[in-house]
Amino acid sequence: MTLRPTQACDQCTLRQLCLPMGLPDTELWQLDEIVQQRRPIEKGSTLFSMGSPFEYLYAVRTGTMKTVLMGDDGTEQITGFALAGELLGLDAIHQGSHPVTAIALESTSVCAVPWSLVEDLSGRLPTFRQHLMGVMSRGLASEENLHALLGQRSAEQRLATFLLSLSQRHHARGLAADRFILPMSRADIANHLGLTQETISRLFTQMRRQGLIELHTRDLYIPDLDALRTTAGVSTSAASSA
Amino acid sequence: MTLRPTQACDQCTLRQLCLPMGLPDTELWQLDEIVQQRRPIEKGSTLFSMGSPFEYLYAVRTGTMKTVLMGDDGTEQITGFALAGELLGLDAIHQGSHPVTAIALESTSVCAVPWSLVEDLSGRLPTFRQHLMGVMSRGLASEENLHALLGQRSAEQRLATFLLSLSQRHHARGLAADRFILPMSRADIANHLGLTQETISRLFTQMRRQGLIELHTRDLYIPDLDALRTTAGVSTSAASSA
DNA sequence: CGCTCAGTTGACGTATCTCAATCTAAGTGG
DNA sequence: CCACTTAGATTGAGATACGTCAACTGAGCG
Repeated sequence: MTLRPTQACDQCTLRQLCLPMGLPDTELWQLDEIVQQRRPIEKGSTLFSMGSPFEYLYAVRTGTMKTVLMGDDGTEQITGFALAGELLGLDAIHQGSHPVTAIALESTSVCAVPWSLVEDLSGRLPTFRQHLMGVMSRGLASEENLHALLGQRSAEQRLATFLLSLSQRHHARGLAADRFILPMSRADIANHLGLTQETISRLFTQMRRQGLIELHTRDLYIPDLDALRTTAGVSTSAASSA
Repeated sequence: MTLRPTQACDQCTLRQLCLPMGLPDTELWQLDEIVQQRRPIEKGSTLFSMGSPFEYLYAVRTGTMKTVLMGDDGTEQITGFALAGELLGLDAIHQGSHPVTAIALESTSVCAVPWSLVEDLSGRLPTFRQHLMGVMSRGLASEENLHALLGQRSAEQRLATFLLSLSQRHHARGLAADRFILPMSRADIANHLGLTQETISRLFTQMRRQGLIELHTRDLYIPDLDALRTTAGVSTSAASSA
């Protein structure tokens, strides 16, 4: 047993995906020193709320979060899902407060990085800065893909694309691309894709009948990824998180 | 007549909106020295194409551009419109090539800033870096709003919100909020909002009959902005560009 | 073992799309 | 300066994908 906290960045399996990507070992300790390991956020509870001041960037360690934009009229839009290794809060830099609420879909642990530290490291370490800007740039490109998905695609194509996006992101984490658990409800998927719960449910049974997927509750298996890609409309580059 | 090019950043009316915002005068010349003023891009021609290498960040000086994401199957999605002072190319940093094609809606002039210069200035000037990250962050937040617009709102609400967004952006440039020219076609508006040309046309005549707008060809007048906000669904913070 | 909430399925309604026919504005060449 | 052309815009009639409302079912949990 070592005295080093098991959550240390240099031990983290997500290091290649997460904020410290590209940081030299000699600088990594600066993150380790200051990054706060919060106790897990319970399913359904919020990490930060829309309108709250922006102080930390968060990296998901384990679990899954959703980000929700609440409308004045009570409508809610799920703008994205954050898997392990993905960052939350980059959309808050501009106005200094979070434009969305972050809610845990399951028990989820995060690393909290003070924004002031990120700014400091950005000024001193070009590699770190480039990585950070790359992440933001990728976020912009992803949302453009999502825009095209919502604007041009049928319900079936949206759902297939969404499943492929999850598959791809799991694969990027070294997990199986064809078998994983959906951490979110049908209603969450529907909301995110601009559809209704009922439509998602109908599509799932239709896809089951076509042999495109096997799905028990939230346990998903995709026997033929290429077949799913075909129904998605050949969009290989699926949209990712926000 | 001065020998200084009239396009110099320190003379530019967009300085407070554009990339050099917050740059000290003592540093401004570094942009001026290197920024290329391109000859105007004619209506309908492209500034850069999807897939082309990312070398420059572009700032719109005059005119309007649209950014289009082309699908493998021939579908096109207009992801945003860039007005004077807005930046193009931030979504290309990550993958090193442009994910969208930029097309001029009218004769448009841009400033081309080498990305290497931007990176250099980002490393040396904290204020500049903060501004740049702020712009990207705002882009992320804007696209989240757009997501909610496409996912939750009716055709009428989408169009009203879109007009208010244009109005607001004109106002931010010191122009009239209630009277401006639509630089894009009905088909472009429709595509951007996930609707059809016919629906937009029908909504325009409906809004005309309700007295919400006056519109001759592309000449728009909004007699009562608050009324339009009401039909938009009280979303004061309208979505902006991409 | 029954409560509760997520998920499924059905019947029906409708906002928006599709197809197609004008109509209008802005050029363009004679 | 006026026919002619052409692309954009408007309008109508009919089709449909998806939503709404509502009942039912199954899974997890105390």
